[in-house]
Amino acid sequence: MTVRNAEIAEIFDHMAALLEIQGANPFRIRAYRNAARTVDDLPRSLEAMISEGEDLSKLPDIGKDLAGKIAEIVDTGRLEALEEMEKQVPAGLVDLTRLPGLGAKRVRALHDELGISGLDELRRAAKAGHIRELSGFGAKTEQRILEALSRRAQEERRFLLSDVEDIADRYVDHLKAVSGVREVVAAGSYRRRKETVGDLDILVTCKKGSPVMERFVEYDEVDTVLSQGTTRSTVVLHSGLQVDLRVVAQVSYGAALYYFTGSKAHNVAVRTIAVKKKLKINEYGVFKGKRRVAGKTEREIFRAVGLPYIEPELRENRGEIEAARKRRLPRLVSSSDIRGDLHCHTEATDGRNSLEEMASAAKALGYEYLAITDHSKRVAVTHGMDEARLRKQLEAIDRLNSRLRGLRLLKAMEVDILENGKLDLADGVLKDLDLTVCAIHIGLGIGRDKQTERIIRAMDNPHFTILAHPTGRLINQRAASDIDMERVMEAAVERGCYLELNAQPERLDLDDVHCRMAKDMGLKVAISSDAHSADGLGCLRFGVDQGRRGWLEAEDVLNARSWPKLRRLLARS
DNA sequence: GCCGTTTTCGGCCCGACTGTTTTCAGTCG
Repeated sequence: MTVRNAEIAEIFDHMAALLEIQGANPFRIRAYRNAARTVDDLPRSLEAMISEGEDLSKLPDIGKDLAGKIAEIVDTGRLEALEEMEKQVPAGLVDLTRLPGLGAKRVRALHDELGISGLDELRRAAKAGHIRELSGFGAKTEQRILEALSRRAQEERRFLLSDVEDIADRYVDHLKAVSGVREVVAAGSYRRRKETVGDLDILVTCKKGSPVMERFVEYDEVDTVLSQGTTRSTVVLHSGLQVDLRVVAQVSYGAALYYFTGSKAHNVAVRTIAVKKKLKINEYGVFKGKRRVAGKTEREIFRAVGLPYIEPELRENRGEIEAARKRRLPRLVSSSDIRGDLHCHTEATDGRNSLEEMASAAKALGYEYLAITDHSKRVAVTHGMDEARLRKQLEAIDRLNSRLRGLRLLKAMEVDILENGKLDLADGVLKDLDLTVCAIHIGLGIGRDKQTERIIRAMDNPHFTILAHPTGRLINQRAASDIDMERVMEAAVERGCYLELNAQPERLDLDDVHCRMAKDMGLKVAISSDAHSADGLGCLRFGVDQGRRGWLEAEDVLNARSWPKLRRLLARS
């Protein structure tokens, strides 16, 4: 039996929710939540760590007790403490706390006073007008509960970063045009460039009397105004995205930007450092007693607590604070480091543009090289190429290269990895390529061991260069296929192969956590657009964002090198 | 339940908005 880290994290989160409803010590509840997060962020499976005899209590936020509980879950697939808890607290109450406006205390009251233990009972009680009769509840609360229950039909979801970017750009422009407004910036997980965004936080500084709050709630994409105050308001857009606006004075701009960029876990950790220095950090500044000692810029905030500036993408409390203290923060890769793109398609298979058009788009981006990687025959729906068609394309690339100045097209292929681990094209033609991008498109769910073996067997082929979109996940659509990433990465290092960070906004595969793991293992990563059109080359920057979240530096990125240097790395001895 | 330049006990981040309240609890981020 295999237990995934995500399942363990879920159990701890569930424990936290049950404890909260029981009215347990809030710090104990937080301990479970923190542990869930640690477990969720781990690149390696806890099951493997246990079988290798590692001491889990050395992990942050995991102590002796929770290490024991993890071992129990891995061992038995169950957690006795959870089962005990479930006997005392009806499971349906946890669902109730997920409704906006209902927390543990109110859910407890609903249960104790009205005997409500699930969503259906809640709906009935609200419709019958029983909820308004409880002390601490009123008619408005009852109404909000009914609204929340009807909204719940349209399932809560997180939005792709690229989709939120369009929405954020428009909203920011709208607010910038309001009189008296000085700064407008989107903060939160959007600024940290998380692959998905739950809600958008916008920060504004403005002169006194600016009508920015009114303009914010009147914006034509607004569907519902959830709250409106003088410094903070919340709306839901027609798209379903929730947007918060915070207004602060210019003198607090840096403090507020820092505060609202988060992450929460990062902020809490830095605040704890501040407390030890007898300082207080809030969204208005850093305070020594009543005196503000920092606040205008983020750099001031960091300086006040004795830390160097930490990039937003790193602010997840995943070791960046310790690295900052030791002055060992990575110098993160940026889009300007990228010298070329190693994965794109043309009209020969499922792309939209010709070789020439792709080449000229790459040149416009300032690239030195562009690898043409059309599909191989196995992926028939894309009109995948056989050996003969590939030969013709290689000749066309030769002809075009002889005319091109400042850009080199690389001869390449997105070769399918067959179910037996063989590559989809004959070695005779693969040997004439500059590189291959090898991928699984068929048989994504064959199981962990088989899938891992399949990939490693493919890497045994000396013409295998880069493993494309390694897990095959599609965000919000298809789960990552189950592979032993650690073994795959080890195999790649041993054989001189590489892994791709596919920059398609719905792929972002490798993800940030796996990028960090690759870096720690000394494995270089190709950040590639997988563009299917000339315009599509531009999405490579979303891959750079995720690489930055995974602590990647230019040194760790294959295509942050000139062609002569890259060519040496691609050659397998 | 975790953690330690306050180290095995006693802390554990901080403020805004809402609704139900006569001064604040609950929720949220």
